[in-house]
Amino acid sequence: MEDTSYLISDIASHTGLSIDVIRYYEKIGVLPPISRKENGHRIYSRSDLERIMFVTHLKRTQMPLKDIEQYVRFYNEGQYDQCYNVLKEHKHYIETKLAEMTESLERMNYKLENYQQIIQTSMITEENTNE
Amino acid sequence: MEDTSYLISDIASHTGLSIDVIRYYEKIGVLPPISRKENGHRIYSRSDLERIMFVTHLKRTQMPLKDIEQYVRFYNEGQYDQCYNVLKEHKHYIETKLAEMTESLERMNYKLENYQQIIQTSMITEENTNE
DNA sequence: GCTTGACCTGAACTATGGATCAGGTTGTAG
DNA sequence: CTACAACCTGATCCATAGTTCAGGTCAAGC
Repeated sequence: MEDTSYLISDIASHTGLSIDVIRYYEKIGVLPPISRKENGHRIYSRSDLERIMFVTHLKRTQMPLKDIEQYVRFYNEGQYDQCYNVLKEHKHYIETKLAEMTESLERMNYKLENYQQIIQTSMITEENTNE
Repeated sequence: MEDTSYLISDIASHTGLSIDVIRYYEKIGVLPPISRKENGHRIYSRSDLERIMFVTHLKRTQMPLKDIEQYVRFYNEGQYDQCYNVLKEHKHYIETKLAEMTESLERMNYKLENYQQIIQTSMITEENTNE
């Protein structure tokens, strides 16, 4: 095992989260409790970093902080079957969103074509008006 | 042209928005201003309904109310080239999200497999413990 | 003629997800 | 030895997106 360790600033630069947000997330239980150095500074292990990377991934895919907190709690308690359930539900959410987004993209393309026509037409009209 | 008309409650049931939200959206400019009956009640046309359906679609795909408001304003002012720009930017947003979601789905599947293994293993361990 | 239900307005309240600030402690560098 | 950076806690503040409430109008049915 490597005993690589990280400061909160390292975690910030790895995840793109601000230092304030990292502390906030730990406070509300979205990140696991982190051990401290003698002076009280947080000291992160490699596995802490990996957990945090996964959490930021969950957040990017719109999982509410409440649900993430639940997931992290289950994990801390070793209730992996519950972790499984939470992720499975989130998977369904993502699938639904994915379908919605795909449909939306089509609509957007259709609308954009419409606007292109409208814009073209109105340009011709302006030309005529100027004659 | 059909002169079908709708009450706010009809709009609510067609869109899934609450009546309060519909009024709120109109107030902040996310929906166009709607004409009234003599008694002050909103009276929606077919084209109002269609615009509102499109707006709810934009909202479902995470467009911020501010941006929707901008889009609706441009449309009201007949600035269709600006409408085009707003939608095009949103299209890029959707494409990005789509890619993110797709990747996320893969990760989720991977994690779920992991958990399945962990759960299986721990069940066997429990069995052994009970011997 | 009065009650009931759908609508109206404006204002206050709520929840979520942070950001920012005040005030304090280390620890290394000049 | 002092100043500067990086961290700490707790508290307050902010934006977004609504929800709820108080008080009022109007039309239809009993």
